[in-house]
Amino acid sequence: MNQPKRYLNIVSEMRDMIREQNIRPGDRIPSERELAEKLAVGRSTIREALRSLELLGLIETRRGEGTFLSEPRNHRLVELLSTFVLQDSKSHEDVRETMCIHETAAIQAICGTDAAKLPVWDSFLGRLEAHDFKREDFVRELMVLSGNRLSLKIWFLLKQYSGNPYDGDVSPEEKKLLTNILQAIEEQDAEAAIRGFKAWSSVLTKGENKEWR
Amino acid sequence: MNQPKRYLNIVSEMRDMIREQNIRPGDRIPSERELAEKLAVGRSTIREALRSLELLGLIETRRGEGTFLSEPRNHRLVELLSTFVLQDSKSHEDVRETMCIHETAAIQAICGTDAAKLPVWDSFLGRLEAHDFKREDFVRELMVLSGNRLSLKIWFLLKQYSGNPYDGDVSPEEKKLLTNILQAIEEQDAEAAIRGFKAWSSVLTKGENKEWR
DNA sequence: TTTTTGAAAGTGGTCTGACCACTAATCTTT
DNA sequence: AAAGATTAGTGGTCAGACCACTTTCAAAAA
Repeated sequence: MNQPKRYLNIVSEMRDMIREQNIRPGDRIPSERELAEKLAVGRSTIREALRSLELLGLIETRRGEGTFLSEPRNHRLVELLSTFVLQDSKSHEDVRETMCIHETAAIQAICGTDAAKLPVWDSFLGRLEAHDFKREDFVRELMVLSGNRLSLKIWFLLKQYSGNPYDGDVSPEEKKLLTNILQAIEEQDAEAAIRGFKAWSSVLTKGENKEWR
Repeated sequence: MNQPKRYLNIVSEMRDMIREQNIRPGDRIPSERELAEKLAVGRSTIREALRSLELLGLIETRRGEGTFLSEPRNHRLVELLSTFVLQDSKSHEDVRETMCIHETAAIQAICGTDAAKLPVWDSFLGRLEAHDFKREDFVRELMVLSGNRLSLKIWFLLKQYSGNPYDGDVSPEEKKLLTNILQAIEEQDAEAAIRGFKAWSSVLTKGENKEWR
């Protein structure tokens, strides 16, 4: 009978251990030798599990010191997979399209509520006037305002995975366009807002940003 | 000086090797012992690299046979993302809503193409008539037809976390409703299709499935 | 006493060699 | 020719040994 691989058990056992003992990012994890003894496996098996987690950026190892739980911002999943998976252009297209799905859904959600009347909305408008306002800030703000944190997280991860389509500053011409989108949202005209957003976004990606420079 | 870890070098060397030798998904990779000799490192180092890639789903190992390059559809991007994306923001409502985002986007996508004229569409209609057609089958079929595999994967994952809102068989009354949705899609009337879908889905979740039993 | 030094203990990084469990190809027997 | 047994090759795991490095702390020097 083909047995399940031990190192995979170790991976999940370690996840449980981290949760049960409430180990926080930055904290130290028991040493490889300790883990091997405690879990009754060889050290090399422990290492196979640890190296897997390390490649994902979930843990950090410092020779001579020990192994530590990583800060979530250091998780490397996205970067890693992009180096292996991104060669397939179809996948890349899927990523871009899925991002767009979340973005338009966010706009739809905002239009469906009275979010445009909340104080955060005013602060949004104010920040748009700042001279160093980035394109990414605009979209992220929309995602946050949608109120769906899961959607926001997925979007954020996809963004890194897609090579940052919203890189760069907002030019004065663009600012007018964005203001129109916000106005449409304020009037709860989802259709117009989405139309405007898609126009802006398609110019960014297909036009290689030339129009705005 | 703290030297870079060898197993990381191995990871990238293997990526290069795969590209240069044009190894395709399903093909066999040199054995661990061969790689160890060729790259002049210990077998355990090779294994640390291989186990990392295996956790990502980039390779597959079969004891007694060898190590093989995985099909891209087996990559574990989404699964791994979920293990720590869903941890803190796993509000059930967000999950359900995000699922819905992907579902409506799928319908929208199908309506935008001529998918309803493809042979797969007929097979879809045929399967709907089967007596053991599950609700989940209906939605999954839509997700597949959208053509966005990433979106499909995300949806599939969310489904597991959401307590399977589409559990159960399709009742005869339901079948009429679903047929209407499909007809709207066939006529490329996205708005009507989505309206119909949301009506069906909201009855399922809020009505606790009572109406259909 | 305070500071410096350095030896020891502990940790991750790597290699080697040895089994085991399993598969597939080969050889042997029927 | 077919069925069974052998064997070579593969991944899975373990134990033990070094190495390079960091921290600690006690001994030596100031």
